Amino acid sequence: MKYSHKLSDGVHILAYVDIYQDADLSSSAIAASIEANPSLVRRLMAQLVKAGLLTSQPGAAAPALGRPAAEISLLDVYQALEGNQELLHIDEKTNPQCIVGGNIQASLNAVYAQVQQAAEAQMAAISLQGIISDILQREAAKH
Amino acid sequence: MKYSHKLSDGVHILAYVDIYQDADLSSSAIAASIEANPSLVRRLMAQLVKAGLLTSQPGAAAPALGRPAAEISLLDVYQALEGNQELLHIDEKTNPQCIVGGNIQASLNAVYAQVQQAAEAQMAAISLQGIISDILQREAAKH
DNA sequence: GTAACTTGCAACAATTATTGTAACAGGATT
DNA sequence: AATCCTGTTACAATAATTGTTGCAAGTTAC
Repeated sequence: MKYSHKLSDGVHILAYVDIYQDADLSSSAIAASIEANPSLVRRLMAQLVKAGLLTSQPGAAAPALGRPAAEISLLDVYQALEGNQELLHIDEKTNPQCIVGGNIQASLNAVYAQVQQAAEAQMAAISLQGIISDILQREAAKH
Repeated sequence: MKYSHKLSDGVHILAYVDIYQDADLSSSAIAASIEANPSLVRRLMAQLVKAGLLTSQPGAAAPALGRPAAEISLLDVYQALEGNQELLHIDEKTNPQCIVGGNIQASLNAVYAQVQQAAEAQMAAISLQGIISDILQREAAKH
């Protein structure tokens, strides 16, 4: 398959909205920064709005963060965009008549849940504000 | 894309080799348990052999664990099969002339590395032996 | 109030990483 | 010698992604 960039692009959108809040915030302006197309941006924005991380107005290019960047975690963005998507994937087609095939799905489910939880705990510890600060710092260091 | 089952199938193979060590261990017998094809099994086994987690002999159906199951972690299997594959993916095509597009890749790289590390630490804490024991326990509970 | 822009949404094509299939050289076993 | 196996390769099929296009409906400015 193609690897998903949704999380990266979602963070990109939120950071863009915050940093360029007084400039053009149309989906095509944001798309130009992501080097993607406006439709993809609008698709992602719709999910972010649904999750309360972003507000928007139909017809007007006026998106804004749904709450302060310090109160948005990477986990929030992840769950908004890939919420039903686990990091590791069970093989759901194994032979139930075999000791291994008949039980490994349950075993791995438990194990993968632990890994997922560890990853999500780390994501929860990272805030959008932290990422934005890092971006601005890197930009400042260029000059 | 299609989601990768390599890790699940790799664990499946190793558990199968350990549990059925006195039975038929040909790639087609294992493939029947995974409900996959022998070629895929051989491909994965080749990578496991390369990583030292499995031994095998060309021409003879006699694979065996490369070291005791207690000394093989989920992380070992993960690195053997998806070692160059991160869990989260940067969007590598962003506009370098934008403050966000020009810096977010580096920022997210650092952040994703933290998440990866948290997940891998959890994987390191899970042993193949633990998974095998769990499989056998679930099987015993059926009767 | 109309023209020019926007969002929100949906359908379909293109892309890309995966797994499936088939073939074959060479080793092992009987 | 016959049969089965592994290891490897090439190519097809599958599946999830992003790209593209189109359009109804909201917004803004003149």
